[in-house]
Amino acid sequence: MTVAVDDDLWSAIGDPTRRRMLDLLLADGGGTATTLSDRLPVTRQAVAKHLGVLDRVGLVHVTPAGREMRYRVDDAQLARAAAQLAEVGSTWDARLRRIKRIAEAVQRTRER
Amino acid sequence: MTVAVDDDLWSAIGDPTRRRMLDLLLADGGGTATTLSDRLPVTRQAVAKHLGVLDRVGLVHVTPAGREMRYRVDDAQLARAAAQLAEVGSTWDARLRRIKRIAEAVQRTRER
DNA sequence: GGTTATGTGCAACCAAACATTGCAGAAGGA
DNA sequence: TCCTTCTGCAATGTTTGGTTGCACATAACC
Repeated sequence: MTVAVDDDLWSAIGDPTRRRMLDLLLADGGGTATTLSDRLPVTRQAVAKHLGVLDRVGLVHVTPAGREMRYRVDDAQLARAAAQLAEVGSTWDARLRRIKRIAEAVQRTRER
Repeated sequence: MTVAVDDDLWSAIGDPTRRRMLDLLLADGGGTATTLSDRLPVTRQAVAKHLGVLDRVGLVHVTPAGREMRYRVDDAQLARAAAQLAEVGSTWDARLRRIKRIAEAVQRTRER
């Protein structure tokens, strides 16, 4: 009974820098490798590689606009990612609660 | 308004293998590097290193039992991790909903 | 039009992290 | 005791996140 997660999608959002990039793209409604790198502690080239990763898993889309490449978040795919996070989190919570419940039951049995 | 997450904790649960290890430890109520590697597509040594990572961030604890090292999940710390996952997920959801609401408002304005 | 500035992409190189193989030591079971 | 099994350490390979350096294209300015 393992949680079904898309490993590619998960590892894409697993990187801290990429998570912050998604935050920035959401906040500003889009951006380029250059504008993002201005607000991040990494170089433009590193950002460009991350954008490539995000693009491959469909979390962002590119639109050439003159000499710049404009990136924007794919709403549906990010929603999928958010759902996976919530699912894993709640699965763990459920298991922890079940374990706790069993432990308490054992405790009550011992007390008798 | 960035989401506050513990990067060490996040990167610990960010690795797919470590996530599956936590799942297995939860399901079986504990285990050793050897028992885990039997049910994972990696070697015992790789599992041992991952257990070291999980131990350093407090997600698991070790108990020497004879010649074997028994690991079990730390309930409180895993609950913290689950909460962080849920928080990031719900933050993204909220932002997506807000953007969608604004887009719809613009749409209504245009229609008039 | 020509020059300068800005945005992009490619290649080489570095460092850290994930994973492997190989070996040696310690603890149970026959 | 002998053999199995579980563990830990060291050397090595491979992937990934990050950097620097350079070349090229497009836009802006004179």
